[in-house]
Amino acid sequence: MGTRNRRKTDPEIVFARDTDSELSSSEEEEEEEEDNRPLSESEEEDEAVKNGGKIELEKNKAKGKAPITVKLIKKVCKVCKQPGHEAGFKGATYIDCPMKPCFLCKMPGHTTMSCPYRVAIDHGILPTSHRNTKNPIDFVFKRQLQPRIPLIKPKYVIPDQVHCAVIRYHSRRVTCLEFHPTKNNILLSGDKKGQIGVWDFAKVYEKNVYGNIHSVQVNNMRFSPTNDDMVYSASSDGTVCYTDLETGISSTLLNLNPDGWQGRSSWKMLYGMDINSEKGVVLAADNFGFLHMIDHRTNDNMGEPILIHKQGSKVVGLDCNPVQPELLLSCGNDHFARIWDMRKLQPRASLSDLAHKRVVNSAYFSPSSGTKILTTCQDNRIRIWDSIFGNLDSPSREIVHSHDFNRHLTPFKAEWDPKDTSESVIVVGRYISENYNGAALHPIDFIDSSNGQLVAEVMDPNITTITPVNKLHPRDDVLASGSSRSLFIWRPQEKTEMAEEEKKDRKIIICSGDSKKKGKKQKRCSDDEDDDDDGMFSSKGKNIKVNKSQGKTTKSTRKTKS
DNA sequence: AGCCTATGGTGCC
DNA sequence: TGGCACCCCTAGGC
Repeated sequence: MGTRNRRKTDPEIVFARDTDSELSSSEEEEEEEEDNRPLSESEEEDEAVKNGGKIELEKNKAKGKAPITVKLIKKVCKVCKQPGHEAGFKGATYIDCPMKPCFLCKMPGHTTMSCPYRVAIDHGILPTSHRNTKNPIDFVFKRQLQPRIPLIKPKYVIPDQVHCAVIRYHSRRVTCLEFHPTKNNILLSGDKKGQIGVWDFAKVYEKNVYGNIHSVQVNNMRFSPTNDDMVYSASSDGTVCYTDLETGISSTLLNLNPDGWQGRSSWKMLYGMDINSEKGVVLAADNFGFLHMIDHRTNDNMGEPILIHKQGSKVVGLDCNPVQPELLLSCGNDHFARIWDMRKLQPRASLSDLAHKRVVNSAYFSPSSGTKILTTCQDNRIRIWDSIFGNLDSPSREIVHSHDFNRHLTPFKAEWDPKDTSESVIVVGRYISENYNGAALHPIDFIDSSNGQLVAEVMDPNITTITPVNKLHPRDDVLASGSSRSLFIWRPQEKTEMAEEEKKDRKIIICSGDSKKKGKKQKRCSDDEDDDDDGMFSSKGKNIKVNKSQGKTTKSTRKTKS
């Protein structure tokens, strides 16, 4: 049976919006109608205003209003304020200001549209030459250079279809995600408000949000290596907490602000965190450049903090090497990622300093061998060092990729796939939008880090927000995403189509739980089709994935008028 | 529909 | 070194 036919019989994924948002289903219908009817009067006027501005006067006259200003609206670029051109969205396509450097590669002289690093051209359709062009010679060549690459590359399946989701799971944007080390269907999520969510995405409606652990954003979470139910979390409130997920009971292991708020300049925040289970140490780094250590067995603070980055700069990432327990990788706002020997942790004693052009959002050792390094930098480049034993002066590769810093977004972090033994596939959200059949969507990119090729771009017409937080499951073909306040679980489409049971699961309707709203407590929507559908929208052409099929876009999606 | 805002990093002085 | 203006694709609330 072909995909097309199967689609019809597929159960629909239905998302439930916050019931407080008064977008009724009737509004949806109106939206649909709009596509087919001719431009309304007001739309025509809008168009006219855009195209010249003369109509402004008539419009006001016609409505009997006194014209307030009678002047031509001069077209001015909203970015550079210069006349002669315009920047911004034209439908679902963003037109760059030609006066600014390229938004993607940051080089002057061209715009994003004509950027040589732009993989997706011609409205998002990838040139075939850029996709899956693995030939045997390529492999032979690589194997000579990199003996660690397995002989046969495992067939890679992309989790490209939304399997389930909780819209507005958190009350603020998601900042970090973590899969449970043993329970396959448990996803941990932290948010900007300091809340930690525990979600069983197999029983979709089973979620728990702990709001009393941290007072501001959670930056990192790690499960205890010795007790699956216990979680360490580092937060901008300057604490590391140790929480029992069953009971929600939490204890503070480290508090960098024991005297409370003394002003912005002295308030300490904890960002990077990791656990060295070999050494029994919880490592956490603050926004002043210091590393703090907690004895994992006694949960006691271990001595004085150590300056590991430029004094006064934020250390956003820590990563312990999976193979060599002595190795620690850190990165931060001083534009460096640094490799450390755990036995010799002292200021300026790093084994290596990996220079970047801007702030380094994340730095990770490769998950199996621990010999590669992957970093995400705010200069819109993903960098890969193929071997920590080789020359580390410059990265082995730089991949230009749109993941700009924006103060309103959780910083993007490219992550390894822990299941990929060849240590090549990475996942990272994309900032820049693409016009996918009239909808401006921000895909999640799967990139082959060994050659920079885009393996897949994954998106769903219902996800109109940027998805900076992504985590691949350590054992299953599952991707978890945090986009704004919502969580998504993706699975491979081929797999979902095979299993009848899974199909049934997929039907589950997911509801939001906006903790701020009273009287609209999280409701569990049943699998029944005839359930109260107030404020819901269904996702008809749900999966666009690589070869962009049609997709009905939702109301909020930026659309092109045709 | 459109205005407002939270508030990080940078570069310039 | 510190203060400050500036910043291109936000998201959600009012």
